[in-house]
Amino acid sequence: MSNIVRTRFAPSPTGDLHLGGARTALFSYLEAKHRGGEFILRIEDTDLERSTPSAVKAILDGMSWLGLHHDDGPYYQTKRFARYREVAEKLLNEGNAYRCFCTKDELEEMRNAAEANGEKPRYNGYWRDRSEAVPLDASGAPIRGVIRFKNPQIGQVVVNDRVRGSVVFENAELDDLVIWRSDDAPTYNFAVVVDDADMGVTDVIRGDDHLNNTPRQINIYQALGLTPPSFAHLPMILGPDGAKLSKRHGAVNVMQYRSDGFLPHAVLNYLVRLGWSHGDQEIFSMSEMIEHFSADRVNHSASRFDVEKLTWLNHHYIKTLAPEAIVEEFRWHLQQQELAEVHGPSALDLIVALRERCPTLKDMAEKSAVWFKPVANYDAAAVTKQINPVSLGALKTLRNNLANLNEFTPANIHAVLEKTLAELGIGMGKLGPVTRIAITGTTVSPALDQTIYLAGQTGALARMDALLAAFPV
RNA sequence: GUCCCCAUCGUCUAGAGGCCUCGGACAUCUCCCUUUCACGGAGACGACCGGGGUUCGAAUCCCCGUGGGGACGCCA
Repeated sequence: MSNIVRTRFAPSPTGDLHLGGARTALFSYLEAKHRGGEFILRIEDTDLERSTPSAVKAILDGMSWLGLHHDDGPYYQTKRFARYREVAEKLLNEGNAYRCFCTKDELEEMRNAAEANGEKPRYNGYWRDRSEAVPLDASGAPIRGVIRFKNPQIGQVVVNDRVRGSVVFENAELDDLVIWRSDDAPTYNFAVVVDDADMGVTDVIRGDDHLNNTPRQINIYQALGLTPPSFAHLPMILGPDGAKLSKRHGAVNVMQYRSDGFLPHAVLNYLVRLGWSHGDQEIFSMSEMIEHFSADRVNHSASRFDVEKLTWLNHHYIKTLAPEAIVEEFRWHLQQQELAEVHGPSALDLIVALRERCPTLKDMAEKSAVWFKPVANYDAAAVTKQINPVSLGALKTLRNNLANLNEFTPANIHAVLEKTLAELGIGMGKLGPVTRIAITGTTVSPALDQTIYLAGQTGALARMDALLAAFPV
């Protein structure tokens, strides 16, 4: 195996790809890219009961939407059972593992006993050095049993973590974990070691919740005569209330953020600043992230998810990215709103007109709707305040001047607006509101020339005529 | 309960013993800009969890406490 840096993202397809997982994936990806290495995707589906194809798809879709493309994989653990079995047998043959036939009830008793003793609930090693006959079940058949790893009972395991520093665990605190289940499948802590070793993973970057598993895994590496990879355990992302991120906090699936109108750029940028920083810099392009990122600079403490800042970043990207760069994503949102471009302004024109006031693409698509269908009704308060003979007269003049316009562009419309005002000797306050009401039904809309432009020439004239007809002088 | 981790503005963070009467960003508030709504600009508010050490000097190092989180599964 080459000595190139290899990191991996190894989600379990038992649920959605949520923000915490997405950040773990991002950090692994960045670490690999920063060091010119490779990023592997591995689906940890050894739990046949809970893994689902739809969850696999959700992970793949999420990764692809975020642009976190893998260089190798995706590997599926369910396809590697033969290999795990081989390694388990090796452990067994070399005396580093043993069969255990304890029942659930016996295990339960052991845990209770340990707990009553002021210790951590755990297996007491009953079958560790026993050569009794295999117990039989009710029908007289031998019990299937499990295989347990013979964890060292004395000494310490030191995890040299790239973000935590050195963390010491007493082997006496660890019990003999199950590596092979009675349903003939490997367990996580075992499969992960075999995989990371087989796949040449040099740097394991994962959530904090795995720190306690690490000493067990290191012991397995050692029993196998392998050198453990380097580890970096990331602090967790908590909900706004400081509790573990969950469905209660709204979206769990990263694709939900897409539906909510966020750009992958914003999600990535938001995530990279959770637990990591580069001086005072807030805005990072993907290449800047890759250039500056290092797992060594990751924070120690958990952070809370704050949708306000994500929204700010999202708006930043909507405003500053070239409209062409986000138009495809925006078209998706127009479709979600059932707005067909053939029946209204172009997606590009909408972005240009609306980007300043729409922090999300969803918001933008919703606000776009008024240009796709005729004004259904006029805002009552706006009508009372702004519709009068003077404003109606001004609107009529504008309507006629607009009708004579050859090239219907925002700049030309702007000129017509100026001209109309000069012609009538009035201020914008007399013409703006009534025109907005005619085009959109309310007095709140983008810059007037843009508002008119989006309606198109015939559309704009029709809307003005409709208002004029609705309020005859 | 046991083990492990963590602790700077409401939130994300800068800070690697003197450069810190803690800097930036989001949010909030004020003012300016302005044909609406926004954008933008200027400013304000706002934090080193507590207690002991170490040191000439601590947000930074050590200990204790407190608080929060995680792990203790034939889940991953």
